[in-house]
Amino acid sequence: VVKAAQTRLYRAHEFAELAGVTVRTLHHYDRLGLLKPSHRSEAGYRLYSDRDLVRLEQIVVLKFVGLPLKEIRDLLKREKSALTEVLRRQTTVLAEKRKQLEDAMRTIEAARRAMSVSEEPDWKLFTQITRGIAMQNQTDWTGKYYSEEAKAKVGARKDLWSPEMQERVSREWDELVRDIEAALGDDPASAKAQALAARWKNLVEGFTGGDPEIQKGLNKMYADMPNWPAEAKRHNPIKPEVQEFMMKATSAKDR
Amino acid sequence: VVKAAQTRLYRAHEFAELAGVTVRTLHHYDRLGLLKPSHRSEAGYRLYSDRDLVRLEQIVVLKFVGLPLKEIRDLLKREKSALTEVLRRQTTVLAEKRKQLEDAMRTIEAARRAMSVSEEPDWKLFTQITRGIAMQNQTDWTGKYYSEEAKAKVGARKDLWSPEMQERVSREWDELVRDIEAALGDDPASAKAQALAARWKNLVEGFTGGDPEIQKGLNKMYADMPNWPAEAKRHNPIKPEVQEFMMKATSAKDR
DNA sequence: ATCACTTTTACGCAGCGTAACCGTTA
DNA sequence: ATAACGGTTACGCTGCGTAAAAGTGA
Repeated sequence: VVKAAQTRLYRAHEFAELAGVTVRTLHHYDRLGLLKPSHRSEAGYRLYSDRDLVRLEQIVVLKFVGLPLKEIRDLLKREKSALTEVLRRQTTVLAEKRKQLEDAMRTIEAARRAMSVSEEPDWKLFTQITRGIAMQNQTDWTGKYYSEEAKAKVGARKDLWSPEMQERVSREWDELVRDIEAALGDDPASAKAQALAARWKNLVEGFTGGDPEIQKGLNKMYADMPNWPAEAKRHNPIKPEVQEFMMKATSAKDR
Repeated sequence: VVKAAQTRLYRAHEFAELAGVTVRTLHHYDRLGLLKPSHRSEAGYRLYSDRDLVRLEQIVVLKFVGLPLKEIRDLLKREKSALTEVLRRQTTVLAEKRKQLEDAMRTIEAARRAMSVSEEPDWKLFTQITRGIAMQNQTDWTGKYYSEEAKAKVGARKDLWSPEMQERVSREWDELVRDIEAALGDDPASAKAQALAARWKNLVEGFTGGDPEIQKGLNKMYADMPNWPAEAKRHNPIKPEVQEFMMKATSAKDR
């Protein structure tokens, strides 16, 4: 049956097997106009040729690298290789997806480690980690506060931030805020307040990397706090009093 | 409006903002029975409480780590933490997805590098890479040829196989087969044939890792070639003559 | 007459986006 | 009375899986 004829025609089932797909898939591609059988029998049966097989293989590869069928169709229409360009774009798309996945994995990792140590009811701790995630998605709405230059820099730094770090930093902020709240009655110029201010400065620089462009954006952002999205407000643990106290402490040092 | 009351009720829009989701999402979760608003207004408006917010946040986190909504619902029903267990499973699920992604990325990489060097019409080369992918998916149907032990070993070795390696090995096989076909008329005992046999042995061992269990499975597989799936046959570049010639060459050496 | 294969039609799944149409009014 | 939200269908999208009903015959 497997003759080396040039123009052999295959029926759906056989053809599907050849390419390692299902008959249903062939139907689907037919309706999408992605791969139409080059012939039909009198009874209406789909008949595929070797040329069709070549095309189907191309489709399969492109699908494997994650391209949507519509795009594959368009790509195969424009004979000339837009291929190279599409492949490059696809690489970045895949990279983004991978980052998403890795963030999710590290989130789980952090949660599991936290849960194995603590005796918290699992949930509280796990939910706490939400915050880290929320801060991570901040890149959207915070955009308007940063200059183009600062945005690029923030983006670059973001890649260095593993969820573990985020979690640690988040915890340090929590602790610091608690300590500050306990010291709100103290003299902003006191040694204790100055120590707190130093920790504060430290954490801020952990984010800005000491870059003044980023710092400017951050200032603008906090000045506009009333207009933050509700979610961000809820997750921001820093109350106005705390912020004010830190400002006083900082200026007290400058005297 | 933002009073610090204990039992504040939120309407859909506001509540959605609080949690960073859309109103439509709330509707969706309601219909799924995933998150039902704890109250309704006279007019039928959904009214959410702070307790609902806690639950919604849990949902959001679990969704972030890739759990399907149905599973989240079940998980939240069984109060007691099946959480730990689910998280562990999810880790492996995510790892698999990541592997998929990376395979796709490396496939693209290989294709792009190949295309930048060669002057082939892009497509041919790219399609060629299909083969590597096909071989990669071989784990399914080849299963029946291997013993349980061998399967485990093959699985372990598979993780070490990057698409780059696959591509290289695939190319070496191609070259070897071409060389053998050109030498089919020679004496299997000749030095040339023996050199070819050595290259053959080398490549086979590259796959088996020298493990006799794997080798046995491989033998069984090739003995049953007539029953391979059509796709595998098409992608297997080794014609019977070639195989036979190699067998002769190998036994000639043993004399 | 049977078996194996083919066809078309159409609902299902995941997770919402996006109208469309209509009632409420924090 | 209008603007601005809220409600409830319900179709769209991705990529097929999975019957269902009915015709073919490589």
